Amino acid sequence: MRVREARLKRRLTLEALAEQVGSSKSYMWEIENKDVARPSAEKLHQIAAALSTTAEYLLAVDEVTEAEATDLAFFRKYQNMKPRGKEQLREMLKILDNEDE
Amino acid sequence: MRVREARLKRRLTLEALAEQVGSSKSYMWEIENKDVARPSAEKLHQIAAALSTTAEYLLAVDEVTEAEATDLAFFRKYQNMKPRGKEQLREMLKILDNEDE
DNA sequence: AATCAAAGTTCGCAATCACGAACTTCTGGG
DNA sequence: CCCAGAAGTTCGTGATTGCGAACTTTGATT
Repeated sequence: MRVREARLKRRLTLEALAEQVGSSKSYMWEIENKDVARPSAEKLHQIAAALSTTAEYLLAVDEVTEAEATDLAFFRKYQNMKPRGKEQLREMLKILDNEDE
Repeated sequence: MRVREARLKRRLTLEALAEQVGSSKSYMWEIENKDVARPSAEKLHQIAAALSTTAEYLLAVDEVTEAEATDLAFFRKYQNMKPRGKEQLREMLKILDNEDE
């Protein structure tokens, strides 16, 4: 479980993570340190969202790279935005995309 | 939880699914029918694999909109951007996402 | 080096998971 | 119709989750 690594990279404390997830810091600690921890899909999904990654990446099931997980997390957030927000982002992409080379 | 729908589409019985997952058919039934069921991330991942889908999809409670094609097209463009452009877009999303509510 | 707060850790326990085995309902063939 | 097997459902249970609250460690400031 790659939770600790991902949390520290974001400079979050156990308590801050727990709060974002709506969980307890003691359980966050257990997930990071006890290898018997087997969190529910729901909980792991929330943790992944709080850390801007995916449950797949945190489980380290296959060779999901961190960059790929970040991209997927971004897309998931995008999908949950309101239509106007989405449109603004798409406009933003057009601009940024034409900038380079 | 969209397990039942996905299982029937694959013409699998509870028992066949359970065997592929390495679980019990009674628990598979509970996941499909009891709304209190909160399977572990590991288990849901195995179920998703057996049904050739993702844990994300099985968990999804939200409905699929017709804007999906647009969203996917946007994501493909995003994926083809350079790391710096991607990062700028992700920052943009954070700002836009926090605007509402 | 003493202090105090913030971060991390341990522990007890109610609630829930996940299973096996028994039970019920659905099928199709004769 | 009746039977047999397959599929689905219920139930009792040991094991595990996930929490609150107490406890320990870290580390910054004086």
